[in-house]
Amino acid sequence: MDGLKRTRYCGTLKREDSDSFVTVCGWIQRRRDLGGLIFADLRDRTGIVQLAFDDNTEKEIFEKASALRSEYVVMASGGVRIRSSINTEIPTGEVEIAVTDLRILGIAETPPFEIVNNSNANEELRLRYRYLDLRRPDIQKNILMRHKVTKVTRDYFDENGFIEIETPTLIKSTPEGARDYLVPSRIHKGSFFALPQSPQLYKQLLMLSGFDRYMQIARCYRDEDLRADRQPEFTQIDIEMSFAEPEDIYAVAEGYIKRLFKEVLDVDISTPLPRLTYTEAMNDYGSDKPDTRFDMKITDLSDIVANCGFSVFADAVKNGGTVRAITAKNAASVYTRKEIDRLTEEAKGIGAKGLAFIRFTEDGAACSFAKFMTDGEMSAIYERTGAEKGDVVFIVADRKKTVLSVLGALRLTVAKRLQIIPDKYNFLWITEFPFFEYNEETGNWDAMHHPFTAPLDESVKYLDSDPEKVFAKAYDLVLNGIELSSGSIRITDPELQARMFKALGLTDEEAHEKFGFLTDAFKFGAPPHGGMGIGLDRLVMLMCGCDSLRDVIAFPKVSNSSELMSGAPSKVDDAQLSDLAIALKPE
RNA sequence: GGCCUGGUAGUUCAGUUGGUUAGAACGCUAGCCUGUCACGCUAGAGGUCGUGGGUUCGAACCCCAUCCAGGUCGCCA
Repeated sequence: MDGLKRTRYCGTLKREDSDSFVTVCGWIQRRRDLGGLIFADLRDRTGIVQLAFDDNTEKEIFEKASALRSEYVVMASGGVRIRSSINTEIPTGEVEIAVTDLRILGIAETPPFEIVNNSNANEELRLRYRYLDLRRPDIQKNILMRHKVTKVTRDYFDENGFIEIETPTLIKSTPEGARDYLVPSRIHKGSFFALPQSPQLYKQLLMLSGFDRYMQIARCYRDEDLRADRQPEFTQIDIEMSFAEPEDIYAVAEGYIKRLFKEVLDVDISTPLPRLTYTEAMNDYGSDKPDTRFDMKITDLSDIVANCGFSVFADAVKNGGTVRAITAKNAASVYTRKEIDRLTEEAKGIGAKGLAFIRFTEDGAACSFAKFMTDGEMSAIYERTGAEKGDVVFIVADRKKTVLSVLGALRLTVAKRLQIIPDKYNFLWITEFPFFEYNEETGNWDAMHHPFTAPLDESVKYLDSDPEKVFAKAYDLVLNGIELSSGSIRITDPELQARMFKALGLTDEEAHEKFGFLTDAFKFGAPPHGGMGIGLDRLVMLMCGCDSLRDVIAFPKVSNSSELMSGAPSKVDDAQLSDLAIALKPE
């Protein structure tokens, strides 16, 4: 660089800078060689500025400009001047730099794909060359957004008395929920560390230590299959508060969301946020993370069809199941028979036995089951579902769990198809989660949350007798149909904790072996406490308007949990394995 | 692990009753070009049609297997 120093970022140059002398650095976005006149667009993380070379340019510099190619790294100095023809498309479009010094600092092969926004290059290719993909302004914008979010996060929690404390990432394996990532110990051969699924136990211990309010932007790991909204390593904004009731935690979280959206996006979120109990959410939306940006609630038709002539409906009700519906307003033109058939296939794919419908058009109602129904039953259905001309009603009959999950999924599919989802941020709390979930495979009651979640006081009495009547002091924060955060008040009474482990089918010995260090700690003065973990990646994804976590993580993993750029995970030397006393099982 | 979709030039794609030398656009290379900004014009290079096998006189196309990618379900306290 020969002593030359950057004085400005490309994207910052404005009309007011004309006549000033600047030095800029960056990558060549594109070169336009008009013969006696060459333009080159120079890009850095702030934007693009045009470099100009003409007959006033020194010959040697002009020849260097002819040699420029895409993605060359250069440093250029010159006077800023107003362009003779203005480009209104870009922020720096009024000015250009009349280059008087040009240094080519790095040459580049032709990249495998063009470095442009809205790249239509295959994602696998882009991820293999992620360092090039990350040069694209739209990805850079996301990564910058993520930085702003973490900055505001630290500011907010610091100002509210929270202390950031790092917890270990090599920890004891306590495989309760997701599979742990294991790390073999060299010194303790045959023993393993686990990577944390969350800092849960440590942050609870910090409450016992008296830190009172803790936060951490914590990396967490789960060895499960990926989704567009699920990565094996992800980041949580992890918080915990002592002497807190759920209301205290809602208040802190709502203050955070309000501040974050105002400061980063200039969007006003009105608080307090709406709340729904888990039961309400399941009944109305068929989901514990409902997208409330549109209505289309589920209605129960069981009582109307209990004795009807259509055996699919009547039998479902007789066998303890249910018959429920969603009403898609003004959907009849989109949902032709063919489209309904397609939706039926989707419904079958997610567990429904079939999909009944009423398609209510100008010509009257086409209904898949009307011939089995009385007029009274049909008009009751119309009234209950609110169906009017132009609407389509979809009905599923089955066990309650199936009906709700199928209708919950169809509700989203139909809304997307009809494009009725407005562009806004709908937060809500889901409260009063059931404590246990019946596992049909094992016949056990599993904890729906982790086993340190406190039960609602009035439901403790059912702990041993009626597990399904026990509800938790647990709450999820949901945004636009995505679970952003999960939290709870924790158990601090050792006796209650012991009953909880027992209800989950753990013996005293097992419980002590797995969680003894935590339960022992509770014997020495535990303050009541609770907290939550907010998924940073999902939060940033939604704030950026992206559909995939991969767009907001610098070096993400793909669906088989590998990283395409480095090729991780990979085989290791026999020597490394033998150090760890690990022998691989032959395939 | 199940199901669905895809894999053709550097990239994005087109390519059916199986038939000459597999095309387009962008990108790339070279030449021309003084106000472009997705510059323009001209010319050119560039392909194991994911891989292996089969059917056939003949396969990008049909069949089988396999690999890879994406989505989805299982899974994710």
